[in-house]
Amino acid sequence: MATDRDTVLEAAVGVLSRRPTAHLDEIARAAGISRATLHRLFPGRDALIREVGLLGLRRFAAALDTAEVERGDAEAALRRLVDASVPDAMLCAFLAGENQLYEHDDINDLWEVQIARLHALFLRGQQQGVFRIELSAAWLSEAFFDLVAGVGWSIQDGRLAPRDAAFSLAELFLGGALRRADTHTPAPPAHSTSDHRPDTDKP
Amino acid sequence: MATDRDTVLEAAVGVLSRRPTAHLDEIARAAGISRATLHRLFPGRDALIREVGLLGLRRFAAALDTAEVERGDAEAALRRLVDASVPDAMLCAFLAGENQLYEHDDINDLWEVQIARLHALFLRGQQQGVFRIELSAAWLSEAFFDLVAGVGWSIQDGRLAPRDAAFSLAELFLGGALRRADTHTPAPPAHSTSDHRPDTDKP
Amino acid sequence: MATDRDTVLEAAVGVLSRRPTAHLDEIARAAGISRATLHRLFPGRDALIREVGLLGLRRFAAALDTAEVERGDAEAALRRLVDASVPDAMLCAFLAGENQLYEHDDINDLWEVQIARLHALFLRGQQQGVFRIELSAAWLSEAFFDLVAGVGWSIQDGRLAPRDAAFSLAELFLGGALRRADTHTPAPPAHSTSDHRPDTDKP
Amino acid sequence: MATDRDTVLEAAVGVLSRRPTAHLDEIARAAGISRATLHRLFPGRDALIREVGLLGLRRFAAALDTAEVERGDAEAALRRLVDASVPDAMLCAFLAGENQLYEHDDINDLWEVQIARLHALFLRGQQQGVFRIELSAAWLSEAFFDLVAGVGWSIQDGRLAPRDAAFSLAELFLGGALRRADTHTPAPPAHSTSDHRPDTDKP
DNA sequence: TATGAATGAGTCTTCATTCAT
DNA sequence: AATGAATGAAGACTCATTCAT
Repeated sequence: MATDRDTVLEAAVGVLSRRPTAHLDEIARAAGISRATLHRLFPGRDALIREVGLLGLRRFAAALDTAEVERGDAEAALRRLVDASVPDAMLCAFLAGENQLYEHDDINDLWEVQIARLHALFLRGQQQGVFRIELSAAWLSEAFFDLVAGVGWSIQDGRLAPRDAAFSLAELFLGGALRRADTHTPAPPAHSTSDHRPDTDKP
Repeated sequence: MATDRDTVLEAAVGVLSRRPTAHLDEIARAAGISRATLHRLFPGRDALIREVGLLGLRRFAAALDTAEVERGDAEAALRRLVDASVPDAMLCAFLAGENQLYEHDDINDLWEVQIARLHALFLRGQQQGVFRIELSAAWLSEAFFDLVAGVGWSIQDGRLAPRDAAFSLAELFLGGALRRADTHTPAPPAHSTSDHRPDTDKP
Repeated sequence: MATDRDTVLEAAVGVLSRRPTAHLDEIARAAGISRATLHRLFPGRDALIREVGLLGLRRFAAALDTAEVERGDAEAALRRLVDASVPDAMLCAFLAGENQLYEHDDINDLWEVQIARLHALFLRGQQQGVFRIELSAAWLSEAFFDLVAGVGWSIQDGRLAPRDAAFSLAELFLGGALRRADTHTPAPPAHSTSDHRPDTDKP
Repeated sequence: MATDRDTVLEAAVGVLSRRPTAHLDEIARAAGISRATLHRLFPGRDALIREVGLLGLRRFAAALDTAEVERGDAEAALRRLVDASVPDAMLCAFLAGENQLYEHDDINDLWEVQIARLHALFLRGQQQGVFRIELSAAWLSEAFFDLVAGVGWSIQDGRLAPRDAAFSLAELFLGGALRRADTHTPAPPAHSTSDHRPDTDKP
């Protein structure tokens, strides 16, 4: 049915990000095509995984573009990036888990370009006096990506409601876990008391 | 040579946390024994992976014990947990990447116990007014573990100096990335200007 | 384009006599048609190969007819046969290499008829005192066909000039490699000093 | 059982020279080992076929050595070569049928060395006045090898008795099919009236 | 006990073949 | 009628696992 390469890749992510060792059988079934067709579209398992990785990187690059991370106030830019990244968090989770991907030079290069953009955003923020300077921009980049990936896994496994994701990510990453005595707490989105494994233990 | 089960498990983590699909061949080589001996020590691949997972959980449980997370001020408890967790961050990375592990009931049970302890810590912190209440304790637990795992990967790949790890983790997680206009910034550890050199724990 | 069955068969011989395991893809490409069309012309690989074999056998039978091997002096008949066979030597090479062909009863029968005609020619020659009796007619038949096939391969690979083929084959097979001290050496054809240029049959 | 590489290769020749498309299954069974072991000994089908080809070339080279083709009278040298080649005629048949082999540079080089030795033998014979000069040494080399291969096929298929092979080959190749009016006919070996598809039609 | 050699099981891959256009 | 796309069937290949030493 779905013979579109990108459609197949999307299906592949869904399977592979859960179980990186999934059989091609399973991926083909998830995509609604036969193993043989899968092989015609992507010549071999490695090629498939490589292309899933490339898709993830393209999406993350697109998120950086959409968020216009190079523009304006660093905090606002990061908030835009959070919003733009969360829909593809699952792909980022895949990128985080598949370390072997980075043995391909082209993937590694593309990866480093995006990380450099993140890095530059944090550097700019530090120079603007927005981000803390005692945490290195490299670590901030790394940790941000880890958290995006974590959001992907949590959503996929049903431990985090998609509509809470952006808020949770942005607030934790930007503001940390500690309560700030002197400032008003930002209100969580209106729906956050919703159905999805809600935290019922507020004091 | 190294026929000690735990020695082999340590070697296995080193390999498996990077590449969850690594062959037994590779693991055996990393442990300095033959495939056949590996097989005698652990009856089958699944058993080996299961034991690696159990080791990781035991270590994480031990970190929770060492940090006495159930005791005292939540922030201080979390800082103790960070210090206790970072040395085994690589094992946490393994636990984070190997979703299939949790299909074993005993592992899943043990996991849920530890996560519950984390969850309780954050709840207590929220009740103490220490942790923000607009971020659910579940999300805080999840994100904390993601960041510990991220620290493990970063250290393993040489992108984060081990001696910076605890500070980076605690500060980011507790304080967030934003600079607080009204409060003093905690000083990073004295050595934090040196990069990427594994340190030999000064007394 | 070339949807003529025999045209396709000719193309198939060119490919298959070199590489009996060639894919249908390659054969179709050589014939200038698509795999699917090849399939419509010949229902399946076996059918195609079978028809190539039949074509080869028909051509060899035609050579035996043209040479009128049943008529007259055995040596002269054999020389006529050489002349008649060489143009289709490549098909004979195919017949020699494709042992599985003879599992088809009809092909095997046709083959045995032709071999019997060869055999009869050598027997007659032995009875006429023309051919040596210490070499069995069966071996002579076999060896003759082997050499025709060899000529086919040599021509195809450019190691034998087509215009030298008949002379080389006839002289070697009939007269052997040894120089006869007492008899005049037959003059090779006038052009035989020029090498490997396919000739355009002079009238 | 037979885990010796050369033993396996011998078994492979027996199967492959009959049916070049034989499954690895069949070859493994013929060698008395499992497919997996066959794969351990030879990494992949191509490698196996390549090594069979190399074995054939080594044997043919050994035959040239044994026969000391570079020494003495050319006719005697060729007769020695016939005797030395016939036991490995099947391997030569394999070499003749597997044209793809010569795409490997090392095999092609080795092949050309042996053919050059044959070529030199015929040239020397022509200079000695032993071999006919109107047949090119290149064609004589080619045809000789074709006939050795033909002998291999004939023996394998039971159409030629092994003990008749050397005589039949040497006499046909050296003396040709025509009876020489002026010379005594060499007596075939005593057993040539034997059981193996004897020619019962001598006048 | 530790190992190299052998293998069974199961995945990957590639064809020949069919189908929809 | 001819083709690109899709697939079933079957072989190639690679593991984890076992065995004999």
